[in-house]
Amino acid sequence: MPQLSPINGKQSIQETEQAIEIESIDFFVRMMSILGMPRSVGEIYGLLYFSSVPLPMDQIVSRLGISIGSASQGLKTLRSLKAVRTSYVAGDRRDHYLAETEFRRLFSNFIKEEIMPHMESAKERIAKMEEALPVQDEKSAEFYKIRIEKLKRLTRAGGRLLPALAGLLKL
Amino acid sequence: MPQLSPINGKQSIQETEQAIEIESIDFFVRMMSILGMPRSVGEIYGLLYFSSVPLPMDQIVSRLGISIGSASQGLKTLRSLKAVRTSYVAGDRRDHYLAETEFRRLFSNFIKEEIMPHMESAKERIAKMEEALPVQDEKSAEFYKIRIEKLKRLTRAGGRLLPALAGLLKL
DNA sequence: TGCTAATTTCATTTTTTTTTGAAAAGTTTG
DNA sequence: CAAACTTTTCAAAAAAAAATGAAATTAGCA
Repeated sequence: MPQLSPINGKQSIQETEQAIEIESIDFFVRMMSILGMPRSVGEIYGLLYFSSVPLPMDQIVSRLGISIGSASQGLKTLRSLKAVRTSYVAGDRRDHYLAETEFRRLFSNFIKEEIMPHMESAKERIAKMEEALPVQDEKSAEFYKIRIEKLKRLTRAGGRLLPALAGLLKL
Repeated sequence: MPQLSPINGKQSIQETEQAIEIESIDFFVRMMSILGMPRSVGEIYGLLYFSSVPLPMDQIVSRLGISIGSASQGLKTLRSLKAVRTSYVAGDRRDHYLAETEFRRLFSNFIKEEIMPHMESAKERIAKMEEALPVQDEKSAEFYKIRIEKLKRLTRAGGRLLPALAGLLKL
């Protein structure tokens, strides 16, 4: 049985690149969705992650088949997380985007921007519980105190641990 | 100016309990939503967290004003995370629910059940990228290899770090 | 076993989130 | 400074997620 001729037996460079791109997009769409980010954000990052050149927004739009509005908003989100940055390309007035690939930095940013603010407001809510507490009587007061104390430990631990986590990430 | 009579000046026990309950529900609704859990799950856990007695589902339903269906599904989710457990109450055929209050245990379960499966499928997706890779030529191959290597380090670090994290939680 | 209460399931409705598309705003350059 | 290009914004549409409510199932009890 004749085998395929070498020229067909080999994948073309384009096919390889496309295959990796698809997997990358898939990969980051899922990763981002764990972190509660919309699909488009994952798609954009996934595309840029395996791009050796910075891409302008209209390329992102056409390659991913998403709207200009989505791309603009997705890039805004990614910029705010410092997950992409713009790079200047001579003789082109468009912004060109590049993925930040140091996950440690990404991670640390994510914790600082997205998680820590919640920890702060959690502390405020615990304080409100304590305000309500003092007038409470006898043994049920004891029960509440213990539960509140556990919450305080949780937020304290979270506040210390989460920022430290990025440092542990030896990638 | 006459001060309020002691009996009115003091908050009633009920008021205190209600105030704490409201804050608790608020607290856990937000916490759970960070973890991507629906509102109802946070509400139920928040209610149970400050309950000194195990509550049957119909009490949860009436206190939170949610539907029976929501409560059932929410409890199912919480059971699967081992965030609540049932306790037998003599002479009552209803299941009574109790919150697991050891956050370290909760956290470790969450990572095992909700996060680790994603890490596994991430590894599979990286493997697919590598399959696509070998036929790739020269310097762009090098670029891809480096990027893939970074992803591998990320998943490896995640796989080690996340389970270890619960152990770090000294609450 | 049959009756009843308790719970689960799931199709439908409601709510929330995300995407779209087009108008507005902003930029660059001839 | 105006024309062309790029990007942002935001109201409306679409899609996704969650809650409801009622029917189906399960489990306890007489």
